[in-house]
Amino acid sequence: MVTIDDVAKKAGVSKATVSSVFSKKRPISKNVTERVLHVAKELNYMPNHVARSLATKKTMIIGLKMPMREFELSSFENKVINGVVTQCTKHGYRVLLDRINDDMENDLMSKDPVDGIILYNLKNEDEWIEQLKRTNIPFVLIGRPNEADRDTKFVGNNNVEIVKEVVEFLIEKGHQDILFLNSALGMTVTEDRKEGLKQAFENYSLPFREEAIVYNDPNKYEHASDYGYQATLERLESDKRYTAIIAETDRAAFGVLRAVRRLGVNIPNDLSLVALSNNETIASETNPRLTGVELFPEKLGEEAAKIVVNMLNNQLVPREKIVPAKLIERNSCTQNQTNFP
Amino acid sequence: MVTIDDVAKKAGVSKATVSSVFSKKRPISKNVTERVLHVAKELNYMPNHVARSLATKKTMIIGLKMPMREFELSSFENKVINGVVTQCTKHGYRVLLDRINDDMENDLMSKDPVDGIILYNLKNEDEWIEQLKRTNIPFVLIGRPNEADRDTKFVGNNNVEIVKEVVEFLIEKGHQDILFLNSALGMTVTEDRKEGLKQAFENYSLPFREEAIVYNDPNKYEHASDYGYQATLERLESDKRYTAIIAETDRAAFGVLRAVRRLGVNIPNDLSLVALSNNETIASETNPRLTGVELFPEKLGEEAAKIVVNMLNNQLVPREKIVPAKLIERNSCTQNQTNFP
DNA sequence: GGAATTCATTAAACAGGTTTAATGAATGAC
DNA sequence: GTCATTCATTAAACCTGTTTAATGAATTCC
Repeated sequence: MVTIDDVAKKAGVSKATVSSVFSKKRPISKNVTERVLHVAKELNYMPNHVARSLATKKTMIIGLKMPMREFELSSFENKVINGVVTQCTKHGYRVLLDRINDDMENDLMSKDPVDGIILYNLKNEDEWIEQLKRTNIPFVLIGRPNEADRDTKFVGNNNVEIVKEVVEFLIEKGHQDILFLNSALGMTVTEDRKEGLKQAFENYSLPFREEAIVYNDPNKYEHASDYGYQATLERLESDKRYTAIIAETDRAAFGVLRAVRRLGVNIPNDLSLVALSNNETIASETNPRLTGVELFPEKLGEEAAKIVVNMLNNQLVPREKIVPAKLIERNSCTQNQTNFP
Repeated sequence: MVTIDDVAKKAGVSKATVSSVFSKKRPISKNVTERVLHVAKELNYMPNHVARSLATKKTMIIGLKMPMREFELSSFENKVINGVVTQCTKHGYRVLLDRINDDMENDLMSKDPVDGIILYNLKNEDEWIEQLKRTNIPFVLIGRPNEADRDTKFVGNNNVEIVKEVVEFLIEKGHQDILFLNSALGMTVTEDRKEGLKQAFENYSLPFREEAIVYNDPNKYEHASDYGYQATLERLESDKRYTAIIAETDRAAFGVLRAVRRLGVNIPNDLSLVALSNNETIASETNPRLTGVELFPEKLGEEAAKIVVNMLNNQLVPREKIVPAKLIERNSCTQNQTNFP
């Protein structure tokens, strides 16, 4: 492999000079610059990124760690990645995409070749966070950490408010028996969503029923939509009261749609449906068009990237950055008729 | 930052010993191993990935370079990424995701900190390929390169055969006037698809009309579905003969769906529609359910990763690896009625 | 019991850049 | 013409690991 020494020797200058020509950190006379560049092209020389990183203690890479349980990334995760990549690229960083799994075999792992890290993890107790703290590489979370953890920076949606808004939206449409297909236990989102549900019911002085909440079990369902499908079948068959369903994700909502077709239940006439996410392309093509909440996942990714970059520049960053969400009303919800017979 | 020297000193051994303990490349007595590990934990030491890479000339990272014109990654690209990540992870590699754009300002770039590269690029003339050849980092393409380029390895679908099959499928359903919404000019896929169209028509001794092909123009349409929408409106309004449309992607097919709703044309009764991709979740939820071709993008990603890994292990790899595709028939195509009045 | 072999350990060289402090030539000041 | 200043260039140290060749202790062999 051709190194800086080869170029230096052939160009008749020192390696320091060649280094300066490429890094542009020190002025080199036009004459010398040209000679070096010419020799470099001739020899097909390119600076070695790894060696440079070792010397400068910078890699210009940001690590993005995503737990991937399902084989396929959801559209949401996909957009988060895209936001991160877009923003990192804009600031001259590249992204090292790391698929992580929950069963940490990551003990004696080495220190990642990254300047900063974005951890996409929604778990309540996350060993990764502890690990990252030890490396003292700046990092930020997507999704809020444990309440007790006051140091860790994060970006996220206000999930309490979102669910509260959705539930109140349904209550005002006359729905009181709402089946809530929540995400999996052990995640902070799940807690927040439940809290939002509770608050909405309290706000309207309606009884809050724990039994109306189902929790996803990623180990049980291979695809996210299976969760929506199964849960809907099981709950709706045993309990006829529900007039509305809130689904964790659009994927889960598709499962609901499938189940409902099978049960001969009509959306929105017999049942209203809201998804706690919003895949624009899909939601507009389903029948009926799906009401959902736009969480702006690409924005989450972007903000996370911005924060890491700011940390790398030693700027002050807030503990939390909340990305506002937006309820998108389409055709899957209507006024509840059952109360007005 | 705590280094191997600190650990060595405190544990009373040489750095070589500490190195061996962590890299496990040389046996170290149980006593010493324990002492070193203990000190390491005490000092919170982790081997520096960058320094290690410099010494071993290996980063255990594979670069994935994706041109991203649109802000949002398509589900297809998303799946490709996922396939790459999955397979790389399986082989102990991580993925450096690089967003590249066409206007190469990438001249004096440095040599990437990767062991191998996967280039997702479908362009016919691709400067990146030339650049990569100069770095002599092993690389593989997703999508076939220029005909003239016999060295470059690639994985891809057999796009000629795929389109041929789709067109013959439509011809056998009585369709002869097929509007083909092809991908953008200058890409090898686009050429191949056109060739497939041609071959099918020749095979059935039907006249091949260049005018029945539209080419996508990514600069013109912000979203892929706009292409399908606009092109359908324009072509169908000016020319009533078409009884079938083949759309470049499912996104484009959504655009067709939108346009067709506006035109009051019914699918499949008035018009059959096939997408040259297949987003399972979406295709099953549209109305009517969309007939498409499953290209197995995650498989493309996986195979590309496998090939790079094989190259890194100095194994022989074939010039091309073709991933078989599959026509998935749903409800958007029927027998053409117009010929049987 | 001494030579041959095995085994764990280490000193020193190495990977390929950057950076600091020193050098010496060119320019400017008076 | 001499001294001070500026400027481009460089030798050498440094970044943090791995690896080779050498060392010396422990074990095996006859």
